Amino acid sequence: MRLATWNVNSIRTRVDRVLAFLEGSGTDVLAMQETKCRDDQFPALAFEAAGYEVAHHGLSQWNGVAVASRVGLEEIEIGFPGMPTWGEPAAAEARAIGVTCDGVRVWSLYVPNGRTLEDPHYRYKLEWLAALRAAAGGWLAADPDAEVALVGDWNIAPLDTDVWDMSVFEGATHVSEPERAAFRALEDAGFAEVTRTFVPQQYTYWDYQRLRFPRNEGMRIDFVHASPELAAHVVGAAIHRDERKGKAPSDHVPVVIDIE
DNA sequence: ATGGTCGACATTCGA
Repeated sequence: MRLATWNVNSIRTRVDRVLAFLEGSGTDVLAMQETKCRDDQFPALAFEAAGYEVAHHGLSQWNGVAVASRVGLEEIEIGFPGMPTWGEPAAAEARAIGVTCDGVRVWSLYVPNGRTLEDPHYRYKLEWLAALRAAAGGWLAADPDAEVALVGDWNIAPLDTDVWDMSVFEGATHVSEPERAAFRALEDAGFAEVTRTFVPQQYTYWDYQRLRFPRNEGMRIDFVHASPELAAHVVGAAIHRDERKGKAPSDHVPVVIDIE
């Protein structure tokens, strides 16, 4: 099975590019983030015409997560147990959807941005990650042999080499130690990030602003965490940098793993 | 010299 994750930054703007990627890359299961639409606005018919079932969760123009699959799609779950809320009145955001595709439990995740270290959104981000770790640890405790993939836009650059210039990120989110610790804590829960061994150095995101892509000033913030049983069957990974090129690209590119 | 964006929606916010 070929599994990919991609922050598409509006599915309505990007649907043609996403379908072209699915066709060209041989991807069986695609987790998407930042669809930026409600369920009734999602272009489901276009995916179905291409042979993919889709589960989408979107509440407004913000966030929105989905999974498209041509190898089955079952047990749709909106949000994970204990997922923190945001806003006034407090409400769950559309940042997590879980589905089972050919025996693999796939979670499409859009981790809160954090905005700044002083912003309440930053604390929300850390709480969100801690709750995810607790939930995911619980899934593995219940079934140590489960094949689980936690994929998406983590909004964390775990290593200094995951940004083009650390001096630009002094006092910024995405690189702070608490965020990196929260990312590593998934390992304590039994998960392993499985793309870096196959792709040691490659960004997954380049800001639209300030010619970041032409200058290759990017960030690696999109990752795949795999449970032990799944990690044992991952035989390859790729980051499709070329998807940042051409007409109307997303600011993120697809991250792909191959499961044997 | 030094800034250069994009998307949804409403004329601003989020990234």
